[in-house]
Amino acid sequence: MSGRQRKVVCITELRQACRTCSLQELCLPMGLAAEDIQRLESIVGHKGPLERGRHLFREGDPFQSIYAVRDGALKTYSIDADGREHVLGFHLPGELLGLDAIYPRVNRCSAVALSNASVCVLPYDRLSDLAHEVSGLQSQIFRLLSKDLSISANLATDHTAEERLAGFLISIAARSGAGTELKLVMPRRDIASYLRLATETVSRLLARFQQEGYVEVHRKNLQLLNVEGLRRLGGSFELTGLASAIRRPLRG
Amino acid sequence: MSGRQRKVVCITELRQACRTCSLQELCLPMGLAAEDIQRLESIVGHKGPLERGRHLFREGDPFQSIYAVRDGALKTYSIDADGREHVLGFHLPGELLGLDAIYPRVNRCSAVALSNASVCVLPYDRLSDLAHEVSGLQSQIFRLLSKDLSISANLATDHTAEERLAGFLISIAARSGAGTELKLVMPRRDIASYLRLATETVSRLLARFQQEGYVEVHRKNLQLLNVEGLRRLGGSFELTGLASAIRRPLRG
DNA sequence: CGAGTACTTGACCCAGATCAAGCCATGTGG
DNA sequence: CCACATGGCTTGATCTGGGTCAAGTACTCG
Repeated sequence: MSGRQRKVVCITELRQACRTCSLQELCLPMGLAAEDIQRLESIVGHKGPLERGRHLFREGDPFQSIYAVRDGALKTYSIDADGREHVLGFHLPGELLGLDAIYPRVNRCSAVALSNASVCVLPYDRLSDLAHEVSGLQSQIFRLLSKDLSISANLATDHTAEERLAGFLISIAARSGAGTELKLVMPRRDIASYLRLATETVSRLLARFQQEGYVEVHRKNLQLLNVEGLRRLGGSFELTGLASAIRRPLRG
Repeated sequence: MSGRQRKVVCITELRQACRTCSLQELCLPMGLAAEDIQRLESIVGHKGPLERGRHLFREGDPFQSIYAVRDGALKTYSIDADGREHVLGFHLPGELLGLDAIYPRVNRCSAVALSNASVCVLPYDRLSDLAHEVSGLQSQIFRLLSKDLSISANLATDHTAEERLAGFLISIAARSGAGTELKLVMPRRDIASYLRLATETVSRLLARFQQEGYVEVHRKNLQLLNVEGLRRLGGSFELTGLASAIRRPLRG
């Protein structure tokens, strides 16, 4: 609503956001030539600041744009027939939202800010047109869609609560790129919903992980003390979509 | 290996396969002009017959092509660190396989024929090039990736065994497009793995569904007696990726 | 027709859900 | 600056859906 016109720097800042995280190759403008980035800049809009609790879009909205997080964090969720909320994903700086709406042309989930956030707005039709002309962009969109597919498929497999939570912590650490010290912006309830656990289970497991020396938790502040150990606990439960990326040391 | 050259009719036959199912809009060549279909034909290969139990590709293979099922059925699966198999999906005529390998450029799963099958081979680089030129093709690939994303995200949400199985039956019926009478080509063990249930649970539930008049099962043959009821049991658990498609009567 | 494999059915068990207090940080008004 | 409300978080006690183990049964194919 408010600052929808500061276009020139949006993609550039987005790249900046990607650089701070260890998974740079997941960034939309990754690998594009300077002039192509310029063209991408020319079609994107900017939205923000979006304060905590505000919605970026809602389930049922007609699909027009996908979004890239520049700053802050958002979650996507849907409400099922019984009125229960299911958290579908957390979106940190550099990551995309709204890809699952391309097919049905209607948003299948809602997106809300977990902290004050700002996003790039990528009008789908224009992005799609541009992807025709800029080869690297098309490939990158294919790759990003494909990546989300891997994550989601893995999330769908059968794992214990311990594996889920350990994998989740590793994933958040890798994606936030802040080394071993990180802030859990999302409440326990949302983590639980995302991992399909009860809030109490998340709480108990965090307590156990702490007791066993894997982490130090205090409220939203979390310090990883034994990343290798957590990774072992996580087993085959991976949420980054790229085994190799997570295998290299954090703070890459 | 064997008949890899009969190109001319492959895509055309693929469309045929799509027509027999009620979800035509999911077909790759959907909506393309005749001349574009011709161009698509020119890059695709053909592979088959692939007999039951034979692999189309294996986890770890370098990624080169995606595939479209022309005839028969396949499943994709991966083996986790503990050697346990996880079924990731079933692929019926008209559907694509291998999309999740685009990002990592390595196949993250294996694909095996559940019955004698034949597939179209779509070399990714060439497909990607062609998608630049043919606007409808790029969009369709975006849409298909997006659809798989929705399915996978939904599969990842939290549902009871009853909901899962009911949703699965509805989905298979809609996709195989054979009305209410259908054949479960995959063994119970695979259905169970896909839905993250024990084989015994699938067996018990099918018995219960029969007892309660929803279906008539005999081994691999299944007859849906009360589709509306099953849909109600399935609740919000949907595996077609498009609510509206499944809501319209089968045998569309 | 015998061996192997897929499926079914029953008995028991457990990871994690649910229910129920209590706790602790932050905010708000007096 | 304190009382006290509010909502997120933790911890304990109990319950249960569906997993596991075990023992058949019935196709299928050589």
